[in-house]
Amino acid sequence: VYVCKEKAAENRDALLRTASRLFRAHGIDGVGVAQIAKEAGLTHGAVYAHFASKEALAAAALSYGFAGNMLQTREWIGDRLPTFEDLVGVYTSPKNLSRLDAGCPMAASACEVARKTCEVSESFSCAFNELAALLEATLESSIPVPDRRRLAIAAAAAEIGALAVARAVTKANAALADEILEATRETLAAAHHMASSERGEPAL
Amino acid sequence: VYVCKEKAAENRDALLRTASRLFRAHGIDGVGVAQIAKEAGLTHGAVYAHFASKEALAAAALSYGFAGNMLQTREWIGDRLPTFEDLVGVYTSPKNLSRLDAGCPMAASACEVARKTCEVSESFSCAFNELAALLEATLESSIPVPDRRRLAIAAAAAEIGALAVARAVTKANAALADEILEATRETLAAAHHMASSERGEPAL
DNA sequence: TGTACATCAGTGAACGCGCGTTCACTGATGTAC
DNA sequence: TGTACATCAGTGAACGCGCGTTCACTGATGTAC
Repeated sequence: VYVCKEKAAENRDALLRTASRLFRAHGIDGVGVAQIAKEAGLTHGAVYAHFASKEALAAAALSYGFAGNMLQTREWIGDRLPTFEDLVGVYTSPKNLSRLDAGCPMAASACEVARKTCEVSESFSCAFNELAALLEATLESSIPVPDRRRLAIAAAAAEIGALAVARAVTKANAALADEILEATRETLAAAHHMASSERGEPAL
Repeated sequence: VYVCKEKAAENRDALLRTASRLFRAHGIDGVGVAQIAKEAGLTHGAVYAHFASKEALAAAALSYGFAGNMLQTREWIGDRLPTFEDLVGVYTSPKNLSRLDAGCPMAASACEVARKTCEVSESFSCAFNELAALLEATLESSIPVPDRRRLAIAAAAAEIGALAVARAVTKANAALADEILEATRETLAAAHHMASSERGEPAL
């Protein structure tokens, strides 16, 4: 109806923000287009003015949510690079266990994305590559580059899995959920330590 | 209608088998009670003669599917214990990437289970404990018991995450999917090797 | 052995509801003359 | 500066459809007498 370009961009942003939150909280299949539009202050028709389909919205919302979390992380760490262990620690923090709607969109939607179109998969793999690259940048410089990439990729998949699995068990067994997160933190730290002392610097 | 106890048990089994397959293939939210009943050769009403709700069916189907895979694994390995690396290798094999309806129910449904009732979470955490125990039994005996449990739990979460994430990226980037599975395999093997040489036996 | 009856797995109609998507229409925006 | 018109974000009714669950009913099973 009556809307200038600036307002339209605001509305698009509100749709993405709301969709990202609701998809994480209830799953992509667990929330309808109409509900997203309503909570963003619009009607369902408006969604189709900005996105071709619900799947296209899901793909865009996944990127949007991940980018938001990345920005937040960069603010959090300031201008110096955090350690690998810090990053893993933040990702697997107990806070992320309960805040379903705020954590990493990959941990919230990995299983669903496997059943969606290539467009959604594309968004997911871009986010995964970014997460792996961030982790890789924090690894000890003494580790050979191919080993670094391998460890970064395994660490990214491991922390996503740990968070998803911990959330899956937490209602029935909260202690197990904490154990999973802690075991992942310590195992990744040990793998990092081993990789950095194995070659390059001689072992102590 | 006309059904003896034996037939009723068969029908219940057919419902669980079908539900387990369809839930893995399309997600719990992605398939309806009527479709499950139909593919099992029954009507939707029959589901409610055996299960209190769709969630109860989901919880039972998760246990059923996991138990089936465990039996299959035990047959596969025969009477001798496989190595830790063998188990991880089978779980992260490329075959599991594409066969969505046959792999581990945990890798297929972890994200969804986080949003379901405690009943479903209970099924999931029992399966997770079994998987972790199986892995733990294959770890080098030189590793102290607490470290063994920690590594087994981290490995279980890591392989579930690796499979789920690999499936999520494979439509857009098949090479990345393979890379994730391989990196996880090698990183877990390295963590196992490190844990077994760190203490107990002296390092070479 | 024969009869009467409680049990209960399974049927299928019905419930209200929300789903994703389409489409004719609205009306302020912003460009062209 | 004033007028005419194309653009397009957003509305809301409508589409057909499938959802999970309930319930009155069926009829073979299997027990009690």
